[in-house]
Amino acid sequence: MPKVEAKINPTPEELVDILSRALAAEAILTLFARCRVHYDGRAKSELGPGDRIILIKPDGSFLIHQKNKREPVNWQPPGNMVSFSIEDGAVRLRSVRRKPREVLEVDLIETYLISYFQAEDYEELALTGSEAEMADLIFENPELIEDGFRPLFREKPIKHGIVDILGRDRDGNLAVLELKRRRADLHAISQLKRYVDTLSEEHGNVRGILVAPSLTSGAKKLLQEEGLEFRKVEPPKRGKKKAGRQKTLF
Amino acid sequence: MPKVEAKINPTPEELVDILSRALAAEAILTLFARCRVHYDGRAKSELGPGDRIILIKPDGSFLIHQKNKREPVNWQPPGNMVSFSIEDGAVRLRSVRRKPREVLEVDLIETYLISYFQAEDYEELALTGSEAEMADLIFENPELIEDGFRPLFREKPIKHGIVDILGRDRDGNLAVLELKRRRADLHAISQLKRYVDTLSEEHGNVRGILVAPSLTSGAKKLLQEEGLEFRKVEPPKRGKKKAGRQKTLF
DNA sequence: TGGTTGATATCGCAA
DNA sequence: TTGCGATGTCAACCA
Repeated sequence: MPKVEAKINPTPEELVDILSRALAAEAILTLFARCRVHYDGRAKSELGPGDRIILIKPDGSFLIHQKNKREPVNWQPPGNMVSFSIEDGAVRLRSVRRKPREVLEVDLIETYLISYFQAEDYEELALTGSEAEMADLIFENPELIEDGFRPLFREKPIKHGIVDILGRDRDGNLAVLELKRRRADLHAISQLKRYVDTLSEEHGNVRGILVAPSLTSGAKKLLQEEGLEFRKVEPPKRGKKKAGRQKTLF
Repeated sequence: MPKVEAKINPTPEELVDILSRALAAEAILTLFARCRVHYDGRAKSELGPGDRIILIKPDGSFLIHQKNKREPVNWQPPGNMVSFSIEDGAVRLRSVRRKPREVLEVDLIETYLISYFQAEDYEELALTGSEAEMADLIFENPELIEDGFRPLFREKPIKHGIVDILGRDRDGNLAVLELKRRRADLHAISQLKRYVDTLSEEHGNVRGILVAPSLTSGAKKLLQEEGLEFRKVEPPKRGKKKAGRQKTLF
């Protein structure tokens, strides 16, 4: 079976043939088609006739993309059974998920292109600038929070939730840190307050410190009213040996 | 220009030709290719060589999909400038976003297929079972909350946030409703508590009522400790005139 | 443009 | 499996 196959304006027989082989092989299936879509599961939707791109991946992920937006208009997450049938001479694709029960059906009205791709890919994304790396940074440089701060626990489960960093300040007071890799909003303040409230029940004075590059206006107001604190920290972008790579390889 | 064009294993000249025409026309561009990906913006990432599917939409959305998962491994949201260049004889795709400044670069190592699709689509998704429809339901049937409940405001801005539904109970007490279309978690409780705390400052006794199909174990505990209440309500799936449609049209 | 929140969120991790 | 929280979240809506 070839790595790639593509057929423009396939006959029904060609469509079914390529469809069958692509699903049997662990290939990514791509269709350009005019279609209708029905979804019923956590919610329910209908999408009338129009041209879309349909992607079906080997893990069962099912994506239907319109010509705009980053997000698929309809989809199914990984782990689904994909099948097809012929209804009144037209092909219907069907993806069924168990738990929660969700059914996605695509009626192909006209298929402009069917193709598949047996993709080989052993690389994983290496990403830097995450909240986890902010935590690394603070454990390595606790003075970024304040002089004398000692981080003690990370991802520490407490009664109501899981605290990012739990430590003590120079006076021995408990301090809860909530880290945000981007501008912090009201939600972040409520989350931090929940941790402070929870820990205050058992321990006396507990400080709550939001660590983020910035705050929304509303978050700043609420933070001040709640007696919480803010430390400005940017998520670090760690070196990825990027410098020199082009020169080395080429 | 045809609605669909596809070329398997294009020569560099064919690749550039089709690429240029697809970008100039308002077509969706699809590539099957072995490639490297570099991203720098809100975060930063590197992805080594492997086979992926690349989608570039007319609105500038840029998706790079690996063979698994619903989510693209790298992407650019709508509203970007897409361009390409030749670097050491190989094509490099480039998508740049202003504010926040983000750059996505794809080095094509081997292109197995290039295709485009001039999709015509005038239909929008009709979805039911949303939180907004839960709110409709409660305004129509306030007794679902309790006898004598009177909803007064919807999406009502208060000092710290926006309340889903604000109303009064049979005794005239203020009651804040927070709606969740799915199982409610700790975040939902913190959000509701923020609203209750805020309103309690100015008004006396304020009830907080979480309206959702269910609660996580932790959410239930916290809800009880905070003196908040719970009403079990499922998001309604409204009729979509689905019954009879097929018979009517065909 | 910034603020706020919903989402069929998805995803990863831990108990 | 459930719970919990991050995400380059995205997208809608409003002031």
